[in-house]
Amino acid sequence: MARAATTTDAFNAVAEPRRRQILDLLAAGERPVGELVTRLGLAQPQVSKHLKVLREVDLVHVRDEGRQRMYRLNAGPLKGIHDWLVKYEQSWNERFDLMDAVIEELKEAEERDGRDD
Amino acid sequence: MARAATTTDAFNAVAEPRRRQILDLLAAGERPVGELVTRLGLAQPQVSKHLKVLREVDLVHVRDEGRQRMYRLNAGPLKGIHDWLVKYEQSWNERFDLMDAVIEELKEAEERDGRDD
DNA sequence: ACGACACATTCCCTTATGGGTATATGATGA
DNA sequence: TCATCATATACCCATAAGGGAATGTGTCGT
Repeated sequence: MARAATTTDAFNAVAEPRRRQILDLLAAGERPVGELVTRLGLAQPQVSKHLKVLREVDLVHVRDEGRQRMYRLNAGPLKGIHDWLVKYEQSWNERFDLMDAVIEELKEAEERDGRDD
Repeated sequence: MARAATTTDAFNAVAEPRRRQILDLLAAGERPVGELVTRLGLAQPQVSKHLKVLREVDLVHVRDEGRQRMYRLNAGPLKGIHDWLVKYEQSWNERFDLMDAVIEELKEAEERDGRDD
C-alpha cells in the first residue's frame, strides 16, 4: 500500500506546506484563485490542484463570482487535529519534558548504558 | 517532485494514523517495540519503520534496555503543529464561522465584491 | 459569435510511501 | 560458541504525490 491520499483527512491535506499557506491566506478573508497564485508565486494549475484537495477535505468552500471563484476558509476539519494534539499539550507547555530528561539520565547513570540515538 | 518525505517534519510524520497510534500508546509511558507490535496488531518490521520515522522527526527517544529498546514520547515537535493551528481555533470554537457568513452576505448585498485585505 | 480571461483538468515524470517477506544485527543464556 | 529472543534493515511492489506543460470549460465584453 502507498501513503494515504492527501484527501484522506485534514492531517494529510495539511501536511503540505503550500496548502497551509493557502489556508493562512484565506484566514484573512475570501480570495479568488488568481490572488492566491500571485501571493504564493506558484503556477495556477498547481494552486487549483491544492485547492481541490482542500475542497475534498472540506477545509475550504467555494463561491462563484462571475468568472472568478472565491475561496473561503472552513476551519472546522482542523478541530480534529487540535483534538488529537490537546492531550500532548502539557508535554511541552510544562516542564514534563525536562522531568523526563532528568529521569532518563538517572536511569542511564544508575543502570548502565547511555544510548540516545 | 513527489510528496514531501514523511520525515520532513512533524506534520508529515503524524499524517499517518499508525504513527499517531504509536504516539498515543507512548503517551502512557515508555514501551518496548514488542508491546507496540502487540497493541497495534501490526507486523514488527512495520512498527520499527514507523518508529524510525518518528525518531527522525524527534517525536520519540530510544533507550537501550538489554535486548529491548524502550521508546519514549517526545512531544516537543508537536508544538509546531499546535502553534500553526492556534490561529484557527476561534474559527470553530466560537461562532466566527457564522459571523463570517453573515458579514459576507452583507458585503455581497451592499457592495458586490468581497475583497478583504 | 468570437477572443480574452479565470480556473479546472489531464498527462507525463520522478520520487517516496507503507505493507509483506526475508534477512541482518545485537544482547542473553546455556 | 550457539541458539534464541528483540529489533532493525533490505527488497519488492503497487500507489499516488506534486510540479511542469498543454488543454478543456465557462464567463464576460464587444
